Amino acid sequence: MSPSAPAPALLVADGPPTPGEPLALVVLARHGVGLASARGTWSVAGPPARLVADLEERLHPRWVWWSAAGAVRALGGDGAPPVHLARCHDLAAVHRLLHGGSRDDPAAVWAAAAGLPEPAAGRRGIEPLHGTGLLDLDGGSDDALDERGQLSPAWADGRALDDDLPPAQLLARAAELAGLALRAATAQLAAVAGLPEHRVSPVGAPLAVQTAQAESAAALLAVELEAVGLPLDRGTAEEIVGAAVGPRPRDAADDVRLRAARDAPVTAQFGGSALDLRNPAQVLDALHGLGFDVPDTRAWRLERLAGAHPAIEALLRWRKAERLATTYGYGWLDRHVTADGRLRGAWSSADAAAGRMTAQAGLHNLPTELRPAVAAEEGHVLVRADLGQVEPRVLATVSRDPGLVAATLDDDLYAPVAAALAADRPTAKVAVLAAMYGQTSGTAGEALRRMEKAYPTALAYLRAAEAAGREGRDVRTYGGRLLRLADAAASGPDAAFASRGRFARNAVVQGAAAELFKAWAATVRAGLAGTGGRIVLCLHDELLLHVPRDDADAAVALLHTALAQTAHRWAAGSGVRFVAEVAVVRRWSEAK
DNA sequence: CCCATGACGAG
DNA sequence: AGCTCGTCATGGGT
Repeated sequence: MSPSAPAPALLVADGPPTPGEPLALVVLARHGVGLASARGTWSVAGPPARLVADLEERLHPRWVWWSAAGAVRALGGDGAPPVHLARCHDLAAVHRLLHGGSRDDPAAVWAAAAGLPEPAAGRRGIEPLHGTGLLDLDGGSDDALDERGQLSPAWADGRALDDDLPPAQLLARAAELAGLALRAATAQLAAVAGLPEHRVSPVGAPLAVQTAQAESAAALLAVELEAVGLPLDRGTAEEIVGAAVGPRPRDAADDVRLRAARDAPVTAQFGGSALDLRNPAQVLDALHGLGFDVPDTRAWRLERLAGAHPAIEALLRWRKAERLATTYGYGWLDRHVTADGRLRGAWSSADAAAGRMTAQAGLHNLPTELRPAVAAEEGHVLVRADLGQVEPRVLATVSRDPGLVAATLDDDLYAPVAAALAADRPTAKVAVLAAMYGQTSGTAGEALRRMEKAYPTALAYLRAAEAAGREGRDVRTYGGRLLRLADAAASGPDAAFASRGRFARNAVVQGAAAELFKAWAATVRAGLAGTGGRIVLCLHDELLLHVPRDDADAAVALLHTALAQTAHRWAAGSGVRFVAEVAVVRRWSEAK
């Protein structure tokens, strides 16, 4: 624990390490780190952030950790790693890739890697049939693995590394846990490398191994995104909110008063009776009372009735303002924007459905009206990059449909598609989206039949996914992510089968697009290392960078070259072209 | 207090 | 219109 603790000389004693060699890391917030490589396990006492920074510089390892969030949090500081950590293997992220579902805690990860049955979920739970509850409760369990080979609960949830234990014991346990992490990573890598290869002409590692690395990088990026935050000009944001919903309420009573004042003119339009606009059932009744025979009160339905009665328009305007008053109002600013002008929320690197990134605090669904408030800080610019028509291009890659591949050579993919379908561009776009989303109603029927003729391979790929969904067979995305369709398929009405079919049809495209996007983001992140530039937002097909003004041109170039490199590996041999639109702006709203 | 539902913002 | 996510408000259960 002393600052003069020995540097981890053992690691280099056997000769120079290979850069990128796996090095498992378990962080003890106050005492040091546990490490494991192919050469053995160690523990090193000292400030963990400094030790990790030193090891990164000297060994350039591929860090193996149970989760980026856990490891980085334990390093302390402001939530960001102490230095740029270039490579990692995130056991939780790779576990989700291999096995799907939402479980990614160390107990589940270890069990899957060791080929054991999934352990009980028991969050903080005491397993009555196993061990002695008292010992488990205070973290005193000596053995990391129980008699069945499962990770002991106290080791899985961190109690075994509780700060109150003697430092020597903690360091020994950290090393042991690092050893288990390394074993789990080795097993995961073997499983990933063993997945069926889809790709025609490999560049670099097998595709699924690349996916595992990109997913790991994305998990670390998710931690960094939360630490960095999105630059948000609070003054502008308050102006926008104020213009929509009025001044900031002084207290709770004032809030109630302002609320009533917003509601009154709208309820008056409905005849002045007592009507709670926030209660959809009451609004529905009121609409029926006015003679509108609608099944619900959704905006897209009411918009068609606008003009028939002034109350409709008033209600829609009220709803829009109310969204800003509640979800994106003063309370939201107070909760999520800090004094340094950054909007922060927790990030997940992969949702449970198809593996897209998600974010809390409204980061993924900021209303367009608020985007002028997302602004570069002094001396900086925002660089916004958008993948163009990424889903159909991804469909071309994963299906290898020759016609669709050829269409990706055009900047506007829908132009050649329209020609192939002998239709106009809007019709072509609807047809492509309808095919990918599994549209069942509407007017895309004729266009879909022509799609079938023009792009039979792509349509067959989608149909196969839909069939798997309906029949409850698991499928994997192009990059190797397991889409679990078997669990939910036990029973249900016909509508449920159709719904699962549409989900699967879409997930093979959406999921593969997420994999490409994360590989791109990881390459961009690597390219920004050592500069003042940071990724500050990931939005499914869009990257937002915050960079010093003088680095703007380099950032633009980086975004393009990173996409070219990523596509060269990810879509190797396919002939598919990916395009990105890149703009340097001061405010997010200025792009596009 | 947890959970389902409706509604809506984004991609 | 088909897909996904997160968030808020309401109302029904425990």
